[in-house]
Amino acid sequence: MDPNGELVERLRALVRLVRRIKQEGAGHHPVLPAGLVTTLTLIDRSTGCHAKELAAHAGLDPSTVSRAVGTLVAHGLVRRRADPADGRASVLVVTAAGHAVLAQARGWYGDLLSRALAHWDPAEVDALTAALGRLTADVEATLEASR
Amino acid sequence: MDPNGELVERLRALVRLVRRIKQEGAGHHPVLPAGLVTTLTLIDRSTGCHAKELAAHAGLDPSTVSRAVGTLVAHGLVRRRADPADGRASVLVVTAAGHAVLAQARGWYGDLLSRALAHWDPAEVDALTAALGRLTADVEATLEASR
DNA sequence: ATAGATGCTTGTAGTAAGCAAGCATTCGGG
DNA sequence: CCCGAATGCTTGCTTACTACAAGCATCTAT
Repeated sequence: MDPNGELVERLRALVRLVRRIKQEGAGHHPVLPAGLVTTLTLIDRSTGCHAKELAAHAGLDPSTVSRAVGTLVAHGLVRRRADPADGRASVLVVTAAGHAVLAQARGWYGDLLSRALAHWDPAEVDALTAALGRLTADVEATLEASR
Repeated sequence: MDPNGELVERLRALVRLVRRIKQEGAGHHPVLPAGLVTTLTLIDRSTGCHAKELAAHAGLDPSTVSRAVGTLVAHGLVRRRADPADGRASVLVVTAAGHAVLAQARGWYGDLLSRALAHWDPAEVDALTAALGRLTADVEATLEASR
């Protein structure tokens, strides 16, 4: 049988789990529609970025990003500043409130993970992190190549 | 800084990637609304199961499972048989057509993964698979405990 | 025999996502 | 310099997936 079938099954289980975590977490920091934390994190990570870059990096449609950013702006977590070099584009910056929400979310997810990994050897965590990075990179490359 | 932050970031990237794969794959086997492959796999894995068990195993609401199964039945991929021991419940069985779709989907995802992991040491794949299993199990347990 | 529990379905609603179309701005020839 | 094409973003519409609440049919225990 397919030797990778097991891995696929684990990945499926992981996706299910992530969905449940997201749902559970939504109750604990109800400030934010939950799914936007990812977008907010991306904006924070590359400060002063354009929506276009967000879409490219996340693999999302520009329209989806546009709406997500709009919601974040409406919540006061992100500010749109006019790009002096291009009148069509906006530069996105996380506000203080946005950083607070980010810290809160990071805390919640971090706590959960810390407790879950309490009896893991740090080296094992690192190994898993590295392997996941390699996996996504390789799959991404394969996906690109086969298109 | 949080030592697990890196892992969280990798998991986020993985989830994004999975979404893209699902989207890409939807074009290649357009027979099935894509998201139902997971449910179909679960039914196949525990042949002759009740919807209740599916919901419990997937961590989904019974109503969600009910609709998913309904769609699968409408597509002729699953058959509902009356449970002789309980008139309220139905026993779910994957049909021949369902098995065909499953094989097709497994082939597509399997191919992608095989190509991506082409230059991985099988032991590394096994290690990743094991680590992922452990991770989901531990996080799941933590989630249960903290509720 | 009846009251409560259980298994499933249906009604309703919210989030996330894509495609197509449109608007405003910028850029590249003539 | 000006006009057509490209670009960055937004909006309208649709689809998928999910949960919660309510309801119906059946089972179980007293």
